[in-house]
Amino acid sequence: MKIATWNVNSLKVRLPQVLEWMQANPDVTALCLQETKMDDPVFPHEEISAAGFEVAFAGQKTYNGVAIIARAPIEDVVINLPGFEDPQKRVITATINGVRLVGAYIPNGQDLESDKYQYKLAWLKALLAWLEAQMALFPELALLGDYNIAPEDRDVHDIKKWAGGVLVSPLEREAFQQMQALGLIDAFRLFDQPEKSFSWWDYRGFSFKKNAGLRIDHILMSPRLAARCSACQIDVEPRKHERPSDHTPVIATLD
DNA sequence: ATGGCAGGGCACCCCTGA
Repeated sequence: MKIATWNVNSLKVRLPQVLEWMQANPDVTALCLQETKMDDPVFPHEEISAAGFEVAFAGQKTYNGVAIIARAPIEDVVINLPGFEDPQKRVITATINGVRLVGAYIPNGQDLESDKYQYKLAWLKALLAWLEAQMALFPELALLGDYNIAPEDRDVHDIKKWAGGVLVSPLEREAFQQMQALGLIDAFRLFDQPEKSFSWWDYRGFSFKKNAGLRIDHILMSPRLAARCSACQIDVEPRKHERPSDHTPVIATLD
């Protein structure tokens, strides 16, 4: 089975591409989506069901919104981070084929002086507590999503351009390292990867063409799940599509 | 140094993203 994550930047616009991608990737058992930007009453669950998939979702108008599309039953769904009051819909946790999946859209933070950055740090702290609790219950767990963190300088096309801003700040990278300290493993770095591998490219300035991107979408795995992981790759194909999301999927293969 | 592009809201200009 494969598990994947994709920030679609509006499911309303990207639904046809998502369904097409699922058909083109029949081994993908579960796909975590971020930035659906759709409130629950207008979520296209009927179209997704009609295409033959299970779906779970938690959305809001205009911003954020997460979902899981799957080829197997989606069980024990939890929305958001229990104990962390948050009107923003950014997390959906569920069990699929016995694997606990945490799909997350970690806040962007805007800039280091912003209240949104403080929110990001508080949010990361709450996520860490949730991960620790879930890992104790589920030995096979993955955190998939748009982390809005480039964990290392090699995950940034031009570190000089991004230094001093969000996505690369020391406190955010520290939060990423704290996840690793819980035992979570970056599936992408388990394997040899091409240099300059990115999952996001700005719409502006021909960034994709120039491969001026960031690796901010990740799949972290518990040790037991990482032991089952035989591949992890970024699928750049959807980024070449007409009207693409600015993010592209990341896929992990589990034996 | 700044804005570039895209999506959504609710109305044409503003907010947010990364």
